[in-house]
Amino acid sequence: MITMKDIAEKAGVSLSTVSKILNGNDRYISEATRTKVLQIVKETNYVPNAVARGLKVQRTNTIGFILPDISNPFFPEIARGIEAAAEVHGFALVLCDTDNDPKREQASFNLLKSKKVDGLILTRVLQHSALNELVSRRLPIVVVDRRVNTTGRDIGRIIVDTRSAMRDITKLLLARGSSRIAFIGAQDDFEDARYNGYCDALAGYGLKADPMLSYRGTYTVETGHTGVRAIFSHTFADGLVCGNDLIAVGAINELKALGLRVPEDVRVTGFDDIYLARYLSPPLTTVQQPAYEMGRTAADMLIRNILFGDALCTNNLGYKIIERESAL
Amino acid sequence: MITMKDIAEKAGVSLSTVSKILNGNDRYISEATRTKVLQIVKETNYVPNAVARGLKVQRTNTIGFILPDISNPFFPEIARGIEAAAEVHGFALVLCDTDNDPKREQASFNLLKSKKVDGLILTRVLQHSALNELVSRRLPIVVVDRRVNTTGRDIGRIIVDTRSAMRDITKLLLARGSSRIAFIGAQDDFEDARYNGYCDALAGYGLKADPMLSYRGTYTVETGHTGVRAIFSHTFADGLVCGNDLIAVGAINELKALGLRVPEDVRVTGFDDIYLARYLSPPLTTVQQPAYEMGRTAADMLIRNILFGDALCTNNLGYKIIERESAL
DNA sequence: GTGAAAGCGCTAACAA
DNA sequence: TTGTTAGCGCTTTCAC
Repeated sequence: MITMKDIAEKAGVSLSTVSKILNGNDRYISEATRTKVLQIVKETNYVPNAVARGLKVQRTNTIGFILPDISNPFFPEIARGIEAAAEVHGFALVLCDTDNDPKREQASFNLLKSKKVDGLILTRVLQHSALNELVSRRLPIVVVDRRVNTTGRDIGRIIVDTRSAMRDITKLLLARGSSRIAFIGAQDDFEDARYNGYCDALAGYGLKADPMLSYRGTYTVETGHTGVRAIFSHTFADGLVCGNDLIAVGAINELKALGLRVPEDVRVTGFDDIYLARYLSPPLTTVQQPAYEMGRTAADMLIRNILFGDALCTNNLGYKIIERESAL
Repeated sequence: MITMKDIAEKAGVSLSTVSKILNGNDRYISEATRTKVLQIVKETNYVPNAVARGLKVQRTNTIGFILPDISNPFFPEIARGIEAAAEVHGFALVLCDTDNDPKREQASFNLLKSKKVDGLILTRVLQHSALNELVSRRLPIVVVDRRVNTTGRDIGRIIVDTRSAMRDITKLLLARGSSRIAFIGAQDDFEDARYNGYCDALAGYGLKADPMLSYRGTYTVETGHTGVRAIFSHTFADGLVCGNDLIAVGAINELKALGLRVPEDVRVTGFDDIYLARYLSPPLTTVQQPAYEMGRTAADMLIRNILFGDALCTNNLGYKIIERESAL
C-alpha cells in the first residue's frame, strides 16, 4: 500500500509538504513542487488513508444510521436521502438495522461508538439510557420521523405533523360517510400521535374512540392481518385507518379474505405513501411523507453541525393527503 | 473521551496489560488484575477506539456494500442479510447507493478505499477498470446477483441461475397457452441471462424470439410502462415476461390503461418476488430469489475470507417459481 | 517555502 | 505475570 511518505520520497520533498498540498494548505507552497507532487499522486493512484487521518484529527467523516427495519420501504427512501447528502459532503454512511431488537440496538450504539462516527441519525429508540449517554458525550444526533422524547436534549429533529395528518385523513373518511372507523397502529408511536390524530378527527364529529375498534401491533403487514381479524371478529366497521401502508396492505388483504370489499364495505387508508402504494389493489389512499427529503435534510443538518457547528434544530416537513381508490 | 491509558492508570497497571485483557490474550494475566481492569472498564463505560486499532492492525472490521438503487425492494432485503451476518462477526457495514451513476460509483470506490474497508460486496459494476484496480490491490470482493465479468479474478460470487429461472417461467406461460410472448428487461443483465432464458424456452417450443416483442430499459416501474407502450403500440402479445418485479408492476399498470386484462388477455410474470408481489393486483407470478440469504451468504463468505483466509468461491443459490394470479 | 518532530489511541514484540 | 517501546499514516505547530 502506498502512503504519503512514498509520495514525499518520490517527489523529493518532505511528508508535511505533501500533506499541506493535499489538504489545500498550499498558500506557501511553490507552484513547482505543488504540480510535481500532484503529478505523482495522480500517477500512483494514491488515496489518503482516512483512518490514519481520522485518528489524528479526531474526525472520521462518517455518520451512522440506525433503523428498525429496512424491509419497510419507507426506510430505504430515507436512507437514499441520507446517502445523497452524505455523498455531497464526502461522508460515509454506516448502516445498522436493529430488526426492532433492543439487544441489536445496543450493539449498534456500541459499534458506532467504537467506530467513532461523527454523528448519528436515528429513526427510533428502544433504549433511552443508551441514547442519553451518547448525547452526554456530545455526539451530534438527529432523529427522523419516529420522534423520541427529546426534551432538554440538544438533538436535531426532522418531523412531520403526523397527528394532524392522521386527523386529516380520518376526517376524509368521515366526510365520505364512514361512521364507525377503526384504527390499527403500532405501539411505538411517540406520544401516540397517530392515534391521537384519529381521536381528534372523531371528536370533531362529536364521536368518541371506541376501544373495541382499535388494535396495536408493529408497523408490518402481519399486524394488518391480525388487527382486522381481532376487530372484525367481534364487531364491524365501515372505515379503517392504518398506522402505515404496510399495515393497510395486510388489512386490505384480510378484509378481502373476510369477503368485505374495499372501499365499498370498508374504506381503508394508509400512511407513508410507499412507492408501490399506487399499484396496490385498490390503490391506497394515504398520507405522503417526504421520506427522501427527510433523509436528505437530516443528513445535511447533521453534517453541517459537524463541519461548521451549525445548530441542530427542529425541522417540520409537510405532508400531503394522497387520494386514491381505497377510500372513495 | 476516555482511553485505554486512563483505564490503565485507574487500575494501576500498564497500557499493554489492559490491551491484553481486552483482546483476550489473558493467558498470563492474574485473575486479580483481570477482574480489576474489567471492573473499571465496566464502570467507565469504556469502548475501545476502533479507528486507532484499525490503524495499528491494518484491519477496520468494516465492509462496504455498493448497490445501484436502494429504492428497488430487492436490495434492502440483501442489505438486511448482509447486516445480519456482519453483526454476528462484529463488522460494520458502509452503504453506498450509486443511483446507477458511474460517477457516483467511482466516488464510492474511492471513499471505501480511503476508509480502508476490509472487503466489498457489489451488486453491479459500471466501471470495470476501477474494479480491476481494487482486485489487484487484493481487496476481497464478492459479487451478488448482477454478475460481473470475473474470469481470472479472485472474486466470490453469489449467483442464482437466472437464465434457467427465466426459461422455466417462460415455459410456464407457454404451457398455459400463450404463444406470442414479449420480453421487457434491462440492458445491464450480465450475459443477458434473462433474455437468453426467455429465448431458450421459446426454442423449446420451436419458437424464435421476435425483436419486435422485446424491449430494454432499466429495472424500474417506468421501464414497464414504456416497454408496454413500445411493444403494444405496433403489435400484440398474449404473454409478457419481465426482468424484475418492478418492471412487471409498471407493465401491468400500463396494460390495464390500454384496456387489456391480466391474465385473461396477457399473462405477465415478474422476477425477484419482492415482499409486496403477492399483494399486487393481480398477485404476481414471479421467480423467487432468496435475497436475504444471498446477502447473508455473501457477507459471511467475505468476512470468513478476511478473518480466516477462507476461500472466496462461487455459491449457487436456488430459485423458485411462485405461481400467483398474473399468469393463470 | 519547506522540514522536523510530536502525537492521535492502540497492538505486539520484546524485556524484565 | 507485567511493563517498555516502536510504530501504524497522518496533521500541525514551530523552527529554519
